Amino acid sequence: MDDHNTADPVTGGFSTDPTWTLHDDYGFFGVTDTRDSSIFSEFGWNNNQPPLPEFDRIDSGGSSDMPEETNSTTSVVAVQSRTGSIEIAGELNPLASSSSNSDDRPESSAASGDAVCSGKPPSSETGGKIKKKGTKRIRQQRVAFLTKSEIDHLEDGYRWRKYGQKAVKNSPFPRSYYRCTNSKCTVKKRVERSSTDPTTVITTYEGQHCHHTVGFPRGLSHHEVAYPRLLIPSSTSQQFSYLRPQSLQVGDHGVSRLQPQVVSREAGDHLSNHEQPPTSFQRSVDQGLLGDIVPPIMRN
DNA sequence: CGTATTTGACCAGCGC
DNA sequence: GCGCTGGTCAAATACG
Repeated sequence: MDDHNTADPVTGGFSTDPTWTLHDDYGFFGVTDTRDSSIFSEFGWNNNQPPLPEFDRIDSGGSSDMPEETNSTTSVVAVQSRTGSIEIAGELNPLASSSSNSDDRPESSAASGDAVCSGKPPSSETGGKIKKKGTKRIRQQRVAFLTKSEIDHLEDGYRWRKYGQKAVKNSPFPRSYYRCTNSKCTVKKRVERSSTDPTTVITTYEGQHCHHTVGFPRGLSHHEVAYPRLLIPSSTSQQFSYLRPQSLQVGDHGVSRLQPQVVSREAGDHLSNHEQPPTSFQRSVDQGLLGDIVPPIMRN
């Protein structure tokens, strides 16, 4: 909890406002179209405000340099709390947030992210089919992204294995469950479409990676390892300068595969720093999606 | 043939 | 206690 090292895993270090202090293990980062208030209302928010008084503030920073023809003003909505107990913010589905009480939190550092890769297989959490009765399901920190995209499974630099799919109540779209293919990594993610806005993909990450991305070779900072950049390969995402539409491919299973030029090496194969200076495109990739769209005021 | 996905079944938590 | 729902498992299936 208090051992998040230098970069806050919730914000990925985006919050640089000295008045902000993040020390909880839940967080929410939503990337959405601020003109679409249905995103907020879906989570029980009214007038772009969360219903929870414990939230110190919501920042909705718009990016003004987006081309108008994209017809989408992408903004970052960050919910942060100093209370140390964000509940709903880390839970996209308000109906399911009640279980995220203090009893449900792991007391050990397992939730801090640094001990996520303990070598235990993911099934050990619940014991697989032979689940121990009375053992509570441990939830790790979660970060959610709302992404305008036509493609459900957005490439984020890690490899994921789908292990389940469920129909979601009050939603025509199923929810897919993915697990990191790294055997020592317990990070999971859920992917679903917003029932109110089918063009919005809700991606929820749970846990933190303890390894580098597969597709992104450079040495990543702590928070980048924890929460990889989210690449949006949809047509509406051309607003992001680092995306190269001509390199866009769609995988056999509907999984988007974005292949910027800098992507070619396996995890752990670090590029040397003395290679050619980064182009603006490369710089943007290094910063990741959030780094690209988070207003400068929210980051250094 | 190895790996990834699909899908029905099972389990846990929660509300009534 | 019961039903509902979310989350997970694992056998079957598909794919390269």
